[in-house]
Amino acid sequence: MEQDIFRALADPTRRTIFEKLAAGGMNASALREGMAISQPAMSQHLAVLRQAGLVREERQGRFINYEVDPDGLALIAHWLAKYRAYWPARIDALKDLLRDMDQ
Amino acid sequence: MEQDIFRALADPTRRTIFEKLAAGGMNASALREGMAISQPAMSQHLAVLRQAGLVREERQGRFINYEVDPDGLALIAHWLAKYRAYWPARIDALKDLLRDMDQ
DNA sequence: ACGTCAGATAAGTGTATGCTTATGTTTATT
DNA sequence: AATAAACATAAGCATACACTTATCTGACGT
Repeated sequence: MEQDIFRALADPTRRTIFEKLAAGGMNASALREGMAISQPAMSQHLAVLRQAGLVREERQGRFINYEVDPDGLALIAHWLAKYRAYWPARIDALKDLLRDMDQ
Repeated sequence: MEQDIFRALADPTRRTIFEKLAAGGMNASALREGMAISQPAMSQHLAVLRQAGLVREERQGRFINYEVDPDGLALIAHWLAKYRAYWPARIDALKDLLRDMDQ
C-alpha cells in the first residue's frame, strides 16, 4: 500500500535502517550496531518496514536475515512515474542508470 | 530536506492535494472543492508541502496559485536512485519514460 | 473608507506514533 | 532438559501531528 510506504519512510530511523540494509542484508542485532536503539525499537521498526513491503525477512536458524524488498521500491518508482511531466530534465543520473539496465 | 519530503507525503490528504496540483495549478479554494476539508486545514497542508519543496506558490492579486514544484520530485528521484541496484528489472514504464525524455 | 473575499496564523484537543520496560516465543547449545 | 540467544509482543507514556474554532492579514470592489 502506498500509505504504508510513505509512512514507513517518514521516520528518519527507519530510513537509516533501510539504507543499512541496502548495503547488504543482515540480522537485527547487526543492524543495531552503532545505532543507539533498543532491541524492541528495532524490532518494531523492522515490522513497519516489512509491512510496507520495503524489507523482507528470512529465518536462518536462530537468526533472521533482513534485506531490501524490491517490491517496495517499485511502488515508489511507480508513484513517482505518475508525475514524470514535472521531472526536471537535468536528472541525468536516472537516465544513465536506466541506460545501464537496458544492457 | 529529505525528512520534510517523506513526512509531507506520509499524509494521505496531502498526497491527494499534490495529485490534484499535478493535474494543473490552482488556488486553495479550488483545491478544497469536493474534499471535505476546512480552510485552515488546507492552508496548513499547503504550508507543509511548500516547506518540503513539493509545491510552490505565486501570488495573483487576491488569489494564490499553487503548483507542483519539480525540485521536490527531483529529491525523491535522487533518493530512489540510490537503491537502483534493487529495482526490479520489470519497471518498464520508467524505462519508456526516460527513453521519451531522451528525444 | 468600508465591507468582502482569499488565505494565514493562533490556540486548543484527540489520536497516532515512537519509545520504554517487562515478558513471550522460537531455535540452538550443552 | 535446561539455559541462552535472537527476536516478537504487550502495556504504558510522552511527544508529534492533524484537526477544530476563532482571529488576523492582505487585496480587491464599491
